[in-house]
Amino acid sequence: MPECLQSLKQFHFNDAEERELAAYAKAIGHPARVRLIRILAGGGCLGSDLVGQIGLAQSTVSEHLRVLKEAGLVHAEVQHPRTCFSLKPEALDRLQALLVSMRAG
Amino acid sequence: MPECLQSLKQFHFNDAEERELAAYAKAIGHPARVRLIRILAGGGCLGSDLVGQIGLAQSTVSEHLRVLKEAGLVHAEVQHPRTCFSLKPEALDRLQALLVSMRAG
DNA sequence: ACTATTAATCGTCATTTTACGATTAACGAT
DNA sequence: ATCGTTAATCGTAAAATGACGATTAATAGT
Repeated sequence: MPECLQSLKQFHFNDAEERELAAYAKAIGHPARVRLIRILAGGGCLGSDLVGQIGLAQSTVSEHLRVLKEAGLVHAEVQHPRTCFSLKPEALDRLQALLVSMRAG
Repeated sequence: MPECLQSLKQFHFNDAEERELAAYAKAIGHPARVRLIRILAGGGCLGSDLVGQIGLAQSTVSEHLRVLKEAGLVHAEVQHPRTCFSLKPEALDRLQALLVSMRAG
């Protein structure tokens, strides 16, 4: 029994929170999506100028935005024929809080 | 031109940092790995008791640990026949800093 | 030398992700 | 009614991921 093996206290696992954190992290886990978030964090919302800034096909950017939306990190407001995307700061707040609580436990 | 479309200032993209953040996030982007981190955050290191706590096959847990190691989030110290895993807090610090700077830009 | 223990690796399979071009849908403007 | 514009969706292909059982490697103990 190596001394590094601690007494293994009972962890109060919170499945829901763990999955929540994992989902956020997974959504951010792609360079293109990090860049999208960074652009959106730079202020309000914008249309498909995102496509130009990312350097991927329009359909691909749309898919990345879909992932971010689905994760609740980004909000889309249709304003024909454009769509205005914006960051949801409360989601990032939540993510950061989850990260902190993961460390503290 | 919708009023939500801002003046699109120049972003100083930092490819390296964006990829760094994405890599950390991707590594955390799975519930099993979140749980592993949470366990490891609870103190020092431990052997394959992790397997019991996760509820997945030993090989699968080993693979998740490999991902975490590769991302630099976890350190493994071989101590035959066991291996002691431990969290690398500086990596989490870095991740949190990257998250903050992503929002601020 | 043999045995037991433990983590890593291998081979495999199913699923998911990423990416693209092409197409479609939705609507404002003409 | 038609034309442009823009985002979403479809179809598809390649790659990555997640999971498992089986095997291997490494070494302490007997």
